[in-house]
Amino acid sequence: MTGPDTALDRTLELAVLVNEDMDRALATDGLTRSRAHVLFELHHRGPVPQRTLSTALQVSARNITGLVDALVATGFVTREPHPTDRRVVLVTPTEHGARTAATLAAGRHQLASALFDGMPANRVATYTEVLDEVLARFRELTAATAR
Amino acid sequence: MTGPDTALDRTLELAVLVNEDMDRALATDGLTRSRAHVLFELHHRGPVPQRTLSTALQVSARNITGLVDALVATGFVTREPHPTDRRVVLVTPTEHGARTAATLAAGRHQLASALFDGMPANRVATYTEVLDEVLARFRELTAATAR
DNA sequence: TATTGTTATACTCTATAACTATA
DNA sequence: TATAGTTATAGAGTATAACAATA
Repeated sequence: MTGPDTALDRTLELAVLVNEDMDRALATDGLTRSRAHVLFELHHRGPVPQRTLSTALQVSARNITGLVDALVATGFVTREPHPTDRRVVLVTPTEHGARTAATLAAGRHQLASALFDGMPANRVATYTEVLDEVLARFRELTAATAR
Repeated sequence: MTGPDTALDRTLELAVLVNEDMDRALATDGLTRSRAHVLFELHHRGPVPQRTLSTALQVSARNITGLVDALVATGFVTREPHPTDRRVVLVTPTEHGARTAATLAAGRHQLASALFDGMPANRVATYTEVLDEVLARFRELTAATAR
């Protein structure tokens, strides 16, 4: 009953469940997954131009305009002027936005602990090593295909 | 550098990459992920009422109407009358729809092989076992939370 | 009355193209 | 001319509510 198909299926199943759970948690904070991605990017980079976000998240500039509109409307970020380039807007987390990002990151950390803590360390190590090998294979495959 | 956070992050990363890759493959066949889910459900169940699909996929009846509209328009399924209940429409794969579903399933099988074949069997077994344990823990967590 | 599916309406994410302001 | 961001427009997925046809 074990084998490659099972291994892949279970991996994707876990990801689906974790993502659904994260979506529910985000919703209670008034966020969506896309908006949370923006907020996390700011959490790691600090205030940045919208252009930087559209490049980092690989979405259109238009899309970032909409996501930032929504985050401004719900109080997670503000648009600040760039000190020298008047074309640029610096998307800046509010106090609330920064706190929320930190809380969500902590929640993810807690989830990781709940899922993996207490297992034999060598088994978790094997798990991660297999995953790294699979990721490397996957990247090789798509690099070859995408050419 | 290893630990619960890394294990969870890598898992989600692989899922994101695989899903992006599947989306690209689906797009070349004229499908989206949601529409492919419907098609797969039909692949496994055969012709079913739309109600069955909305229950199985956990989406609204309205949403199924839209997805089936799109699949009909692109030639993957037809709507057939139910033999005895005139309220019901039986969503039925076309020849093209059935072939496409089979091809996609084969592609996923090939991907699983490419990612896991040739690894020591006991490592893949450990990988799957850890995943099963994590899935069990996750379900327990959410069962407790959702009450 | 209850169920199946559709129509009406709305929100979110996404994209491309045209445009404005600035560099 | 090139870049940053917005407006205009469109398509996909999703939801709830009201409704028609049928059971």
